[in-house]
This record gives sequence, structure tokens and C-alpha cells, in this order.
Amino acid sequence: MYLRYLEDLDTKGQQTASSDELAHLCGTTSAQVRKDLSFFGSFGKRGLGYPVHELTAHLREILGLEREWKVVIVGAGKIGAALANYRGFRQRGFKIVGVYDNDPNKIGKPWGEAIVHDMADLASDIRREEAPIAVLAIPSDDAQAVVNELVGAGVRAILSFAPAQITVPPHVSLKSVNMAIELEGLSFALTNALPSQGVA
Amino acid sequence: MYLRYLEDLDTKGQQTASSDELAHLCGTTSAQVRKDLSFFGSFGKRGLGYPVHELTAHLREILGLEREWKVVIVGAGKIGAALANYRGFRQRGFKIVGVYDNDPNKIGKPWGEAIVHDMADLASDIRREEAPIAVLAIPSDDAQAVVNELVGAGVRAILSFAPAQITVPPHVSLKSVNMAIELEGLSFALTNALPSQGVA
DNA sequence: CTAACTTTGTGAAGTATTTCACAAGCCACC
DNA sequence: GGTGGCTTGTGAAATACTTCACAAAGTTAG
Repeated sequence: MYLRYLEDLDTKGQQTASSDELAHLCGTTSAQVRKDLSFFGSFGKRGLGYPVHELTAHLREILGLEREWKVVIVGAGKIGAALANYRGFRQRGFKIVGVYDNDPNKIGKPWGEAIVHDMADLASDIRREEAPIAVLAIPSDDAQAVVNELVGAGVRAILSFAPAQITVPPHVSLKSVNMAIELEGLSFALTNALPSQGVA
Repeated sequence: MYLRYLEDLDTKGQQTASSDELAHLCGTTSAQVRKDLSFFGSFGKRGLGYPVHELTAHLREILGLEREWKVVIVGAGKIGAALANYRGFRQRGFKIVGVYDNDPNKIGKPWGEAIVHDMADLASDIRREEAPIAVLAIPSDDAQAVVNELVGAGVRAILSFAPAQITVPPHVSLKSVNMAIELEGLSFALTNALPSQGVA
């Protein structure tokens, strides 16, 4: 998140930013900003703040964004489409190298800039392309089976939009986004009228 | 998450579940399960575990899922389409009462089961429908302005997919899902080869 | 060069969360 | 009805995270 705002500031030509300024932008506190950044090093200048451009470069390196990551999208449905369309991915160095589905009506047809491939080729393609990241946008029933296949083929990180609990071996990273659960969280907040501060 | 798995177990006809069983399903520990549930009450029977069906009912009530929530979707793009299509919402008591966009080419056209409305009518419609939940699926530039409009019209909870920082007054709940940041988190994990356990 | 002012980096204090560990309760079987 | 085997609920301990507060270091103005 810091990176996002620092890039904004950099685009605007701002030279330095104080922890207090970053904190306000990100909805946190200056102490938090300083602690977070100090975990990775000592980037600021006392009395002046953090050098915006330099810090963005540092953060990009820390996050591993200086290289290009190959990404496969599994599932050519609406969510898959939204992801493939999303300009932000390529901008940030994530290159979509393939879209896969098991629906015969979709396979072979054009889809955005790409063509939908047969899921049967998924494993071998991944092995050849060495794509370490996969985005899962399929119904939850098949999710674990597909994940197992992906892991077997060498995928090392998975972003899942399937509303299902998935397990992966320890060397594989998994992030799961479950929209229904997010909405239920809002339902809880509304029901119990928690005085939840809204900055997220 | 507990609710999700308890519903599964309930469908399978399982009568009771121990904290240990729930923990394994959800990728946490039995102590965590017991502490979490004990916050809301004492639902289990010692020696036996938690009554599956009864506990699902309790959790649904706690989460405020026994009623129907009206939801408006703002932004008739790919993400909006994916959300409107997603069967899980209605199943869980979230009723989509309107889809809005400001693109003249989309307004008035059918879109799934609904028709795309003009964003200009958003505020008055929300006031009339008393829809307290809005899902934001629009570009980030307009996000804060639309949010302000929504809040002004009485929306009390927002789920945002716009990759932007948004602020809302304290009485409004906000959840933000940012797919680019999720992917960057995976990039970080891969780059630094954290031995991150993958259960999420 | 000095003095006044800013802002970082970081131990220490303060909170919050998670884990431990065990008494108390419940069931089943004899 | 008593005994043994489970499992909850929960204080206490351990761990993690956030905030405080201030010395150190840099900047600016005169």
C-alpha cells in the first residue's frame, strides 16, 4: 500500500514524504509507517522524510516487482475475464501467459488478447512456461483438484477466487479472496452496529 | 468460515463437530476455535463437541444472515458482471436490487436478470429502496466521489473492488479487495521464499 | 556557526491475540 | 451408579503487534 501511494507522489514529482504524510494517505499512524519500513532498512533522512523515488525503488525490489512474473488464469468465466482485462496486472509486471477452461464451447475461442486453452494442457504448459503464479477463478467443487494439479506442475503461488477452503503444501503460497465472506463481514458489522472505523 | 464448513457438515448429516475437527477444516487450532466461539456464547457440549445444525443457526444469527440485505452494484463492467452472476450472494440472503453505470452505451440495456440504471439515479434509488449495502466495481479515479454519494444517500456498508484507498465516516463499514496488492503479496512471498504455510 | 525546528529510528510500554493446560462436565459402558 | 475416556470453556502464560516518547541527526534561517 505504501508503494501505491509513493508511486502517486512520485508521479506528481514530490521529492520526499514524511512518515506522517504517508500515514495519513494510508490511513495509519506515523509510528506504524516508520516501524514497517524500518523492518527492511533505514530509508529516511531525519528532519526531511523519505526520498519518494528511491523508496519506491526499494519497495519494488523488496516485493520482487523488478522482474516479470508469468501468470496463468484458470477459469474463463466472468471473474477470469475481469482479471484478464485488468490493466493493473501487466502494469505491475504480471504477464498473463494463458487462460484455461474445460468448457468445450470456450476452448479455442478468442478471449481478450488471448485464446482459451484446454485445461487438459494446463500442467504441461505450466511446466514448459515455468509459470509460478496461477489465478484460480473456477467453481469451488473443482478447486482443490485443480490446485493439486497446479502444484504438481510446479506452480508456487496461487490466488484463488473460489469460495472454498484449499490446502497447499508449505512451499506454495496461497491467497484466497472470498467475496461472500466479505459481504457477510459487512452484514455482521451492520447487524451489530460496531463503531467500526471505515478506513481499509 | 466456521459457518461455511458447518453448513457442509450439516448437509452431510453430521450431528456434532469437535473444535479439533473444525480447526482442521479451517486450517487453525482447536483452542482458537473454542476461543472464537466462546466470545459469542457457550455452544458446545463437553465430551461431545458442537451441535452442527444448532451452531450454524447461531452463527447465521450472529452474522445477521437471517434477514435479507439489499445490495446495489455500482459499475457494470466485468467485475460487476461476475458479482451479479455469482449465485452465492442470493443464496446467502444478499439480494441485488440494482446495477448502475454512467456509460450511456450500457444504461437501459439488459444485463443478467437486471437492467443497467443510470448512475444519476443512484442516490435517489438508494434512498427509496433503503439499500444499506453497495458493491463498488468501478475505476479507482471515481471511487471516492461515488463513495461520498453513496454515503450521502444512506449506504451503511461498502465492498470495494476499486484499487484505491477510500475513506468513509465512522458509521459506515468498508471492506476493500485489491487484486493487484494480493498478487504483489504473492510476489513478495516468492521472492523472499518465506516458508509460508499455505492454508488461507 | 549557531540556534530553532523537523523528522527518523528504536527501545520500552502498552494492547491485543494466540496458545497452553487443566478443571469441570458429559457420555457410554459396565 | 460409578468409572474411564472425551471435549469444552477459560484463566494464565506466551507471543505478537501497536503506540509512545525521545535521543540522534538532519535542515533551515540568520
